[in-house]
Amino acid sequence: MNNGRFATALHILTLLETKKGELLSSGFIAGSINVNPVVVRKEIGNLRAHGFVESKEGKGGGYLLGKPASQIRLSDVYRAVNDVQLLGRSNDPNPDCLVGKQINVHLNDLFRAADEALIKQMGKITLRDFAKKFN
Amino acid sequence: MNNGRFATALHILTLLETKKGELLSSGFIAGSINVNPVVVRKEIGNLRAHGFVESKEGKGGGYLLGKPASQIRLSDVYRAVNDVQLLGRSNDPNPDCLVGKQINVHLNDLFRAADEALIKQMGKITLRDFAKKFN
DNA sequence: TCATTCTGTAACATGTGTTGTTACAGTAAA
DNA sequence: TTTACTGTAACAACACATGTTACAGAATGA
Repeated sequence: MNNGRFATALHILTLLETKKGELLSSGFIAGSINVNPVVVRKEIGNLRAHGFVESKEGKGGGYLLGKPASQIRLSDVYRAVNDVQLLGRSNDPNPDCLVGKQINVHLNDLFRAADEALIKQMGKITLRDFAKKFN
Repeated sequence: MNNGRFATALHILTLLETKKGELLSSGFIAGSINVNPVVVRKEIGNLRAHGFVESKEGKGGGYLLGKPASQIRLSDVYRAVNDVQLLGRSNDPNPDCLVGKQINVHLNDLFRAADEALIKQMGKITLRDFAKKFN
């Protein structure tokens, strides 16, 4: 439903993978993405809830991947960030009209199929594949 | 980049197909969708620019399909409504960072592939197929 | 020709959702 | 106990889709 968040989330995860072994702070990550550190912490809050990231509090704390990058499909990340289907919004049509009465059912079928196609494509790529592109 | 517009556009086109042969007014169409007639006229302005709809001005005027429903793929409609990729927004990252410097290129590749998968899925269905579901 | 009934569009209001920012409590390390 | 982090709430700012009003232009028919 949103969008820019996905770019942010992938950026975070890519950094964690390329700097594997180090604890990265929200300030450092924010500097690479060029956003406010709080945006990073909030996004990581979500990623952590899904098990993609682990955090360490206190001085010297920071973030690292919660599971191997080879086990994180981009479709998993996508779903974690977009709780709602990209296509999914419809109107509140007139139930007295033949078309209006049924359209949302048919739209939902269509949206679901489209969303699945998108998810399937992104499921082909893992975070490891993605991070490998950076050199 | 939007979303609800796609539902509106498909609703309009479905109505025009199911009431083929009649000129439908923006008021009638708006009544089925349950939106303001101006919203319909604006959306049709776009659909007309893409050749999907023809209009007749003046008293007794209205709208009809600009080409056979069998020649309108839902992916065509989708593209006409969403001039921008659904996924496509990225950040403005730090060029001094190895990841930041390259991420937008890789994100764009990813987004394009995902978008193509979605388009391909919707290309399987024509307006005729879709409108047939209503009975 | 004139009233009527449409479309076409501009202009503006409204609402909603995302993103940005400040502030501060909690935690761990030295 | 100071320092440097995370975690989160609260609020501000902004972007964007959608809703609405208003009115000019066009076709029809009396």
